[in-house]
Amino acid sequence: MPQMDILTPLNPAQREAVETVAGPMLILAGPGSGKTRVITHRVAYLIKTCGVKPHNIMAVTFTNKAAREMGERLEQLLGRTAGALTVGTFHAICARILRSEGEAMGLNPRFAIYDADDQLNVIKQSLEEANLDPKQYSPPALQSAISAAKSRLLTPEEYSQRTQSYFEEIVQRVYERYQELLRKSEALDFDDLLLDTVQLFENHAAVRDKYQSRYVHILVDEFQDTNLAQYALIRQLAGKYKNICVVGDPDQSIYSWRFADLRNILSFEKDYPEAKVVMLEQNYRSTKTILQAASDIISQNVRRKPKELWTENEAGSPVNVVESYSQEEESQFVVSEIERLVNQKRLSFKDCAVMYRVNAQSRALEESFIRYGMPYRLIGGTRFYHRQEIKDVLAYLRLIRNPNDNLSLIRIINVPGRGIGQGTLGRLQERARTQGVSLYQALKDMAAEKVSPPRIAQSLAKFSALIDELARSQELSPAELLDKLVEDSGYKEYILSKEDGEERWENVRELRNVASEYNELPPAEALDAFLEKVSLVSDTDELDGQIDMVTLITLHQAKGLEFPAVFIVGMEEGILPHRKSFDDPEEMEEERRLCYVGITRAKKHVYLLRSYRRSLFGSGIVNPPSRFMEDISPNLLATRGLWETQTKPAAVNEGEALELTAGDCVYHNRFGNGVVVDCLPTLGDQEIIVAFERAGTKKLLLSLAPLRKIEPGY
DNA sequence: CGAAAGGCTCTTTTT
DNA sequence: GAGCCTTTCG
Repeated sequence: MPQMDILTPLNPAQREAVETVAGPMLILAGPGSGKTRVITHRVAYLIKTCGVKPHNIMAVTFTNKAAREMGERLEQLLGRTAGALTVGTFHAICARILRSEGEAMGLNPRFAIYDADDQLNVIKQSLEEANLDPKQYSPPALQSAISAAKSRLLTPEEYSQRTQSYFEEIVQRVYERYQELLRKSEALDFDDLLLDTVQLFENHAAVRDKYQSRYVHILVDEFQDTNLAQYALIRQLAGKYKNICVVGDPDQSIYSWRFADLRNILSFEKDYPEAKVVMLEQNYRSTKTILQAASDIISQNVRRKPKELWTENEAGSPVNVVESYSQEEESQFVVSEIERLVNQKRLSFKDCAVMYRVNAQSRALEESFIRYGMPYRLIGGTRFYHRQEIKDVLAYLRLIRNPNDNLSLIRIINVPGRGIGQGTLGRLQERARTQGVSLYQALKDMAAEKVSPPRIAQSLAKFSALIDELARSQELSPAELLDKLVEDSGYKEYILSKEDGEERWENVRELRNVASEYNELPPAEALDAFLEKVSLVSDTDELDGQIDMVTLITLHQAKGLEFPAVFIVGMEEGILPHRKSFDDPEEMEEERRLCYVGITRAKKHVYLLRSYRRSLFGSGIVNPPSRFMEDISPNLLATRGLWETQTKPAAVNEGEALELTAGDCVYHNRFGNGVVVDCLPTLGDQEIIVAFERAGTKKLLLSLAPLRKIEPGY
């Protein structure tokens, strides 16, 4: 691509951000201001115009998705040379550095990476060993405190020097123990990936020099989300050339509870006084109305640098405020309004997104979508790699690769049941601790000594034989090893015998598919690569965006996305803003930013919905409208109360009062043919349960579902 | 040892 | 209302 093409599609501010290549640079990028374009074009400019080698450029993101998208766009711009760039998440880049250089600090290059669930389990063990009551000291709170310490680069020793409260005293004791357990298991948690890399660079000048010399240019996306450790890391990396370009938007900082620290943006200007600052304020995404409403809300924040966002886009339609009595009504409105948008405004389902503060809100929505038969995809929910069956199989693989991985052993030692229960496990742990060996070694010793009851000793011996046999099979490809493992261990049989066994077995098959992508590599390497990938990936790639479905998503997850139409449900005090933020002004400002992020996702249509009554956690609650709605100038709003106009969305079956009984055959617009299983009267309506030939069994509302009675035998 | 039953808690969750 | 943990019983 010639130089002109790199710069021509850019506005003056964007162009400045791309052309100023030397020295530190801070780009403050409003929503929809072409941030990704600036980053990718800057990289292209560095290579094509400035002659920088791709090998010498690093671009860091937070999510795998962002990294993948950036990689794709760079490949479009640069072709195959893009492959030599370092593009990845903080954690993936650190993991790679630690695997190749970590031995300098005594790290096994095959260290396991423990995720949040694993961490929690290790913390529970730490509590137990420290003789502390998990009821009194909640493991999640400790996990959070330890993670906070690590994010601030505090090792247990450093932490102990600054403990002030009793709680911190406890944290320190657990943190020490926790770190010890990780070390014995030759495992790192996510925070360690960052912390250890920073320490590696700090204590090993040769390694640091190597990387500092390599990375002449460094770019960081979503800089407002970095924590202290991440900022320290990029400062180390940029230590030699100081060509560091960070891009972010303080108004979209919504992860302070993950220890993202807005002060990094302020520190940046202090640490690099020569830094160039560019503001991207032109918005290419939203209508004037939407942008103004968003600005009205965010401008109420006190701790903030003012920005003047503007757009050349049309004024567009007002922001819709919709008030309903119940969340069922709210959900029904969303569904029927989307139907209307699709029919009258020529939008597709995939152009619409419904956003909410807490996952629990998704259920009411899902029910309406299912009843109406409207296609939707729920983002989040139970993530693939967090499913029990996936974690079990991965634990087997991890243990096979590294017998010192105590946590993985604990996870699967009695799955499926082998008669090795709590008591035996406790004795194993005790023995491992006193003899200073791994659990697996303790298990082998105990099996050999035959001091325990023969039945137990036999179980232990059998398990150890299984693992040894599997460990000997590492010349198999990861997929084949997985096959052998689920057969030999009896895991397949076990999982299929359980509730939802088929579905869970399907998940294991899906994992095997992922594993088979590594069949080309030499087996040992392939297993490492596979485990590395699944450790650092939180989900299988979300179904490709081509499928025409409505998106259901939390406000947090929506950051970085855009949709023609956005519905934000639960615009109520207690939900958004969440009640936990009521007594902390800083948290309240973050809630406001969350609302801002939601609204600025929209291109054309915004709906803010509130319900008078809402049932959450079983009991019904009454919430006043969200304070954020009052911040929007009234002239931008169109408000309607559902109870004034129409309480019910237009019924599909109007006119031809459909009467159904169990046994009737029906046709549904989306689900096809099915048989009515049951009819239950509900408030002024009927709930029909239909077993569809293809789509499975669904609950539908008679008045809403596009159902037609058909003759049996179709 | 393992299944079943009661009691407690419940925000967001990039890696 | 559900999931997780602990307790209890066979």
